[in-house]
Amino acid sequence: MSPFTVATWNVNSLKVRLAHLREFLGLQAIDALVLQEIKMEDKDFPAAALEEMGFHAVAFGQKTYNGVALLTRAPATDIVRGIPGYDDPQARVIAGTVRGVRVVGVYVPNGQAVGSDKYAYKLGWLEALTGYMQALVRDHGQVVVLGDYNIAPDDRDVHDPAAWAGQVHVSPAERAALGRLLELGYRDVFRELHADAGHYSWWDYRAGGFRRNHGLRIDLVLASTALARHLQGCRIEREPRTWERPSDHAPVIAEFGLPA
DNA sequence: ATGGCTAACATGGTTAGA
Repeated sequence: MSPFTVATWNVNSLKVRLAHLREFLGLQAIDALVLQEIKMEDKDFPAAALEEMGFHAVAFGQKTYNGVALLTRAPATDIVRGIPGYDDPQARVIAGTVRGVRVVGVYVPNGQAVGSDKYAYKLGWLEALTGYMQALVRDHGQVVVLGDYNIAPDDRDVHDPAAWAGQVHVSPAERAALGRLLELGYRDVFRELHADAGHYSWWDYRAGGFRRNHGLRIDLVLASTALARHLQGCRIEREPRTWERPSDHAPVIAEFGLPA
C-alpha cells in the first residue's frame, strides 16, 4: 500500500494567499490539492511559482470571482474544466486523473439567501453536479470529488444550529441535494472517521469567528465507495487559519492507502 | 446591535462571500 493524500482549500484569492500555499505545501505531504476562489484569470495563474513548489498546476479561472485549480505532484491526465454538458458562465469545477484516481475539485455556489436568484442557481447547479458525479462513479470507479460545497451536512457541522436554522448552507433543499450526491455511492470521508460535533472548515472573519470557534463544516471530501475502502485518515488543518491575513477557510486533507 | 471582516475593482463605494 502506498499513501495517496488529497486536499482541498478555498484560498479566497490565490494572489493574496500564494505565500500561505507555499508554507502549507512545505508542511504537508500532498499528492493532489484542489483550490477554490483563486479569483484570477488563467493568464495570471502562477504556474511557474507552483512548479517551483514541486507541483504540476492547471487552472480554470475567471476575472474577480470564483476560479478553481488542480495541483498534483505527478502530472494529471485528462484535464476537464467545468461540468461536461452544463453551460455555466462561472468557473467552478476542474478534474484530472492521478494515480488512477479521478480527482474533481468543486466550488459549489454560495446561494446568498434562501429564495434568491443565487439560491435557485445553486440548486440547479447541484442538479448538474449530481448528473456529473453519477457519470464519474460509473466511468471511473475510483473518484474523489472534493471542495467547498457550501452546505453543512447536518447540525453537528454548525456552531449554532438554532441561529442557522433554515438559512442558506443548511436549508433542507440544500441538504437533500447533498444527500442525493451521497446516494450515488459517495462517502463524506471526514464523517467516516469523526462522529462528534464542533469540527469546522470555515469561520467568519467578523466578530472573532475563529477565536470563538463559530464556524461551519462546508469543505468536504466525497470519495466513491470503491476509493473510500482505502481511507486511512481525514483531518481539517486549522493552522493556516491562525496565520496572518488568512483565508476564512481551512484546508481539509484525506489520506488513502492505494495498491502500489 | 441585521453589525462585525476581507478581497476585487478602482482609487469611493459597490459586489460578493458564508
